[in-house]
Amino acid sequence: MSKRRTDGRPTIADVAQRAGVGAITVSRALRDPSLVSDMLREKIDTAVRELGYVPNLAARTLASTRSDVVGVLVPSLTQHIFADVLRGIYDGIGQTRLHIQVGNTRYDLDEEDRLLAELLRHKPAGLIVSGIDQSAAGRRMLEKANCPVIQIMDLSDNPVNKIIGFSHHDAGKAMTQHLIEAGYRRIGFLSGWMNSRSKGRLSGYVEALEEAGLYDPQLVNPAGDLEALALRGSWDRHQYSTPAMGRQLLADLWKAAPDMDAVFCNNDVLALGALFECQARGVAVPREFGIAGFNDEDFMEAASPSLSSVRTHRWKVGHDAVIALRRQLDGEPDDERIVDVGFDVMKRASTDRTGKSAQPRDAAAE
Amino acid sequence: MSKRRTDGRPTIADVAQRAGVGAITVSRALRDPSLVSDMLREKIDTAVRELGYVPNLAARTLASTRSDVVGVLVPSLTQHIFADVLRGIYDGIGQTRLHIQVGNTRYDLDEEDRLLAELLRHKPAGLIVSGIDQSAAGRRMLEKANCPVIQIMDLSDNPVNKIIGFSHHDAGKAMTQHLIEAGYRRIGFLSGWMNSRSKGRLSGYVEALEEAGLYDPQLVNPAGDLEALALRGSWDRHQYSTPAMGRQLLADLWKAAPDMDAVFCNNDVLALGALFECQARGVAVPREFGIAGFNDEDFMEAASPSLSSVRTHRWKVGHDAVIALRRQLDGEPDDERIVDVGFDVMKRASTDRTGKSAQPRDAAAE
DNA sequence: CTGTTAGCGCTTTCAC
DNA sequence: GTGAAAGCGCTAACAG
Repeated sequence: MSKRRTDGRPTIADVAQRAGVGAITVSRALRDPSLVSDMLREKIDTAVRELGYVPNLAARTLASTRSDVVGVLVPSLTQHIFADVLRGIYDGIGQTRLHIQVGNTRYDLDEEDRLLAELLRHKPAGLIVSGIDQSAAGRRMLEKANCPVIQIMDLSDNPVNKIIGFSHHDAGKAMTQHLIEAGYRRIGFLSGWMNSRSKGRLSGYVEALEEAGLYDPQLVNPAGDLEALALRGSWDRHQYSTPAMGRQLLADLWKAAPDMDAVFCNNDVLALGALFECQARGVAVPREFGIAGFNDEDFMEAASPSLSSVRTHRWKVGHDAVIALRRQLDGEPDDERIVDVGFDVMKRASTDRTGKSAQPRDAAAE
Repeated sequence: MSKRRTDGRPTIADVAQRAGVGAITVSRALRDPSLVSDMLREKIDTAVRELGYVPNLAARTLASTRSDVVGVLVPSLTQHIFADVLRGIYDGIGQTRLHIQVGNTRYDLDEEDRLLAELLRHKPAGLIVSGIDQSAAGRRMLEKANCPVIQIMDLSDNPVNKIIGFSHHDAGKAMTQHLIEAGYRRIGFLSGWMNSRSKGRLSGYVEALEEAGLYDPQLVNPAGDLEALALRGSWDRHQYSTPAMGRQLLADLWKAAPDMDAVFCNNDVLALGALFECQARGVAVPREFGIAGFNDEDFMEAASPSLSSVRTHRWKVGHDAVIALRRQLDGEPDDERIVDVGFDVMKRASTDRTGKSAQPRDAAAE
């Protein structure tokens, strides 16, 4: 009468016994069939099937001092942009032995550190984290993580290890330049919550306007009193990106600068809200007012008028991050520490003043 | 000269030695401080901090034959609806010792079975799965999982263990009845990819129209040749829910039934596309044409005109699922096997024919 | 409240 | 190719 603490499920020893081989042979057959002779491999496969054997991952991790967990830290789960990144990551993992463990930092550095520490307990095979604005402690944890670390969705001269993303500054500047070329002169910047990447976009916007001699701080709202806004409506801290918010922010911006003739919105959802606000007021887009967003989500092209935006390659970033991780785990060299996946300025009807895609409406408003 | 295989990081034994106590005392102090005297606890805490000790989760899992992993299976990561569910789940997990491991089934039963088997290797503490349409093998795995299993986002008389959701049939019926009451008579059903929950909505739609003597199969498109549609555009199998698709499907539906005067869309994104199509054609919403969606995402209320929809409680479903799981893990009894969180029909301008929210436009079209 | 002992199931090491 | 033995780091059991 033993005092085993097992839960009764078959172990590798059971399989070994049934197949008439040693446990280690089963272990090898499972990890790399080519290490075992055909005959034994067949016997083992049969035994596994008959017993319904399922390897215990905890035991494997413990014995091999390395797990199959890839930790992923994103600042938001509901924003489409990170959902796309995650999809790319899961697609990149595919049928490998790796698993994803996602942490949602909610744009909170303390939470990020907590999640990072939590992840480290798993002795992860790799880490994928969003952005470059970690806390000092977080940065230190990443550097001592003892596994490949990929930063994503931004660029930096000094990545922990490898970074895959694009320049938000350049992207913001490019779209602003497009608006200027389209003939708009009083171009606003509409944004709710600002994170470090938003700030990059804003700096690009400012630079483009300054170079054209058109910059006016009145046209920028990100300093707007968001806490007050949140209190006013039913918005909570995590809902700074809704169309309703976009409508509200555009209205506020117009109050401060009634002659504003276009907005560059920090994201597409806000841009959609801006469009709705224009429609509700009867302001003609793009003739009277230009609208541009950021990220190029699905609805931008389908909107009426179609909305200009900056297409970012989220899926690719997630996917490439995993591919790079797998390469490093396989011991292949990887000298590209900084990978710029770029972006595309999608010029659509909402910023096309020539009117070739003007809407059939009378716009007797204003 | 030992032949230890360790990676050099401190273990519980190191902490114990430094604190001058037994390893098991450290273990207890870490899991439940109240089990250890104040004096020892303090010594232990100090040692932990000085050594930078991080518990090895694999060892814990192996020794205790139960992990802290909660497996979550969702059919999509990009649809907002499941992103909301996930947010609820993560919020429900909070600061507990539990971890989430998400699997994306992509509405593929084989993939679901594969992911389930994969999850089971972790000896999960609990499982949360979407819907009730598992494969026979999947169902069996869930029943033998040896941990609490919560199904979500649907209802069933025969859940594996516990189910938290709402009736898609009832929701579809309720919205259709609203459209009928609003005065629409030729109400279409617009849908791309149909999953089992979509079918529930459709059956509610059919029932409502049959009861009113208004049902006409011509007005239903879900049988539409989606594969052909996908080929025609740049849509792939996972993009059956885009505004562009909504536009296309509405156009198709109108071709088959030119007198259609409203659509109930299988989801909000399609409804938004329908609105864009109407705007592009100059069809007045809601006067000439009514539009309703499903899920009530943020943009529905902000659209112009605001769009009617069925509000579903995704966050709550995810959150409650975790709470129920935690209860069961704590050994508390739970007799409610079936929890209906309900839904709300949000009646907005897009289905309000009385015109009090009519749009300022001339609609000289059609 | 604290410690000793003996596993948890798998993989590494080293020999055959 | 294959196997025996010795861990991996932690915790359930039982005593004290």
